[in-house]
Amino acid sequence: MPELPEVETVARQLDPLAGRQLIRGVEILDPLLGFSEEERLRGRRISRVRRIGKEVVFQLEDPKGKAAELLLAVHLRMTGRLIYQGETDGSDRGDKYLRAVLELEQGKVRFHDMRRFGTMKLYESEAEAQPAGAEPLDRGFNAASIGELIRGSSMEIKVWLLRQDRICGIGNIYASEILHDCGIDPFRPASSLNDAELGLLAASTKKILRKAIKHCGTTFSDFQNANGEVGGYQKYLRVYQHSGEGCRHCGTEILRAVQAQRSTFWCPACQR
DNA sequence: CTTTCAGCCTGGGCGC
DNA sequence: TGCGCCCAGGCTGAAA
Repeated sequence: MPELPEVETVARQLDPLAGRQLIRGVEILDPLLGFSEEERLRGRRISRVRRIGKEVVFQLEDPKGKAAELLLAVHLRMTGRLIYQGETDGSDRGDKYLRAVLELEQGKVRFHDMRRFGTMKLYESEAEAQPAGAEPLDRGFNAASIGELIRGSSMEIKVWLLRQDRICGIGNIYASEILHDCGIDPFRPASSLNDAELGLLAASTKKILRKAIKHCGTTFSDFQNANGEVGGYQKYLRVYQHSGEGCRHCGTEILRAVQAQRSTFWCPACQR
């Protein structure tokens, strides 16, 4: 489920629920997680929950206020969910996709992940948690900065948008949606975009991601937020999974193709 | 450096 | 019912 808007949604909903709570214990149910630092988490208080790149990060205070801050980062990959469960809710028995549980004072956070691609790890500092790629919702993200990141890349622009080491947070749904919004052909070499197009691309990136956050992300089958509810952005998708339908702008048939082993959806008339 | 591609894992959906 | 494909909001690492 996880692109930037979905991860942001989970973090925003988890923060008031789990924030300020003490971690009583951590249970790892799936050895494939490869996480064995439960003891370092026990007794720490969650100061806040937020998104960094595509990760949900629990910032943890030191119990005595002396040692350095610690950050627990969960990457949901394709099917991960973090769901807050209040004290009175049901048990975990019978949930075969439950991978880990954070036991808190008042309830628990369940890490549920059918395909088991998700990861859980610790960062020792704020700096270490920072992703390599630029944060697209930062004020400084604009035509000039995206142009600088792109410079010289002959990759197709849609494939380039998925590079987390350049821009973090955009995934396969929003890459197609962003390019449709700004009218840029997904097959164009990234370096072929002129300044005006870079400006449109930067603006559409912010616009689409912000709108998706406003609607709590996109749900097809897997995504659920921290309360086990679904997102609402799917009704605003213009091209993703709409191949064969008419473009909302011009009526031309939306096409699907494969780039870098991922589906791309676009309008061949609107996007040049 | 690039680009491609198999692989990680567990399904759902389709055609036969 | 079953089998064999293809598909899926991500990302890595090996190979060419």
